[in-house]
Amino acid sequence: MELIRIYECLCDRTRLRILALLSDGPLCVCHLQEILGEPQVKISKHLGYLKIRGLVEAKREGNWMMYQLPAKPSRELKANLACLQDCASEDPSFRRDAAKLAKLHTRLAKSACPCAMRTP
Amino acid sequence: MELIRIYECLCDRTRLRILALLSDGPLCVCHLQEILGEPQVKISKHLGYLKIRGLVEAKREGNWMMYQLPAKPSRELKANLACLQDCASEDPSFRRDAAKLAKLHTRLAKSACPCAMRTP
DNA sequence: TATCAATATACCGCTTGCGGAATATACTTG
DNA sequence: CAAGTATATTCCGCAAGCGGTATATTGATA
Repeated sequence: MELIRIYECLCDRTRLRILALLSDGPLCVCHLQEILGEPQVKISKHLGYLKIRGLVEAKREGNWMMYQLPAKPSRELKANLACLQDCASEDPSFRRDAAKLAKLHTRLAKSACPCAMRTP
Repeated sequence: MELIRIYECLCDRTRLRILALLSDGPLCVCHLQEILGEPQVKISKHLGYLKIRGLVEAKREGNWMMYQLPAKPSRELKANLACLQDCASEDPSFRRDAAKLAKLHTRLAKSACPCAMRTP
């Protein structure tokens, strides 16, 4: 039952925040770190957890690792991510993260990090 | 963040099965036990877990404890239960449980258990 | 090649969750 | 009140998750 795997990923606050941010587009670890205000090791470990369970995909771009939601999510995953987005859009703490992300993007044009080159 | 509490409840197989069954109407412990084929203590403990976190409500009826989904679920809970139902309807193992429940109901007319008196 | 930046991994201690066995509780019925 | 039925709780051992510190890896660059 793949559903369980999905819910296991969703029952940690940091992972929820990561997934909510990624639904807006790919991000590198250091920007997740900056937005979430959490130590690098914590972010990295949660990303590893998500990756093993297929909730995110990673590809290296030079020094940076870019993380994104799966290109071809299963039906269950798609449904649950949509549900999460729906819930997150009403929640102040998720909205704060989203606002930080938006600010980051306006500032990112000058950066060398591939996050800057995304198409929002 | 109440969302976490919800997902904590959803990341166990037995609890998922219970919730999926309850979305079809209230049930007593012994019938959950019968349908799921799990020992009483296991069912009861998971129901306790769900109850503490507000995913189910319980009321006693004579010897039986009737469990049901919350009468007034939060927005988040409603969304996630709907999502679960959607996923469960496609999953063979959940459908087996649902089939057992249906059979149980046709048989239940003679029983004294209040499950028999539900309005499906 | 030495160094640096970005990220991942190993290890540790702590907490939580899970299943099972045994026991307790609550209600019903004789 | 005694016995039975349905359910809950306690205790135990084990596995998994989490956060932090320290360290390793990988690729870029001087």
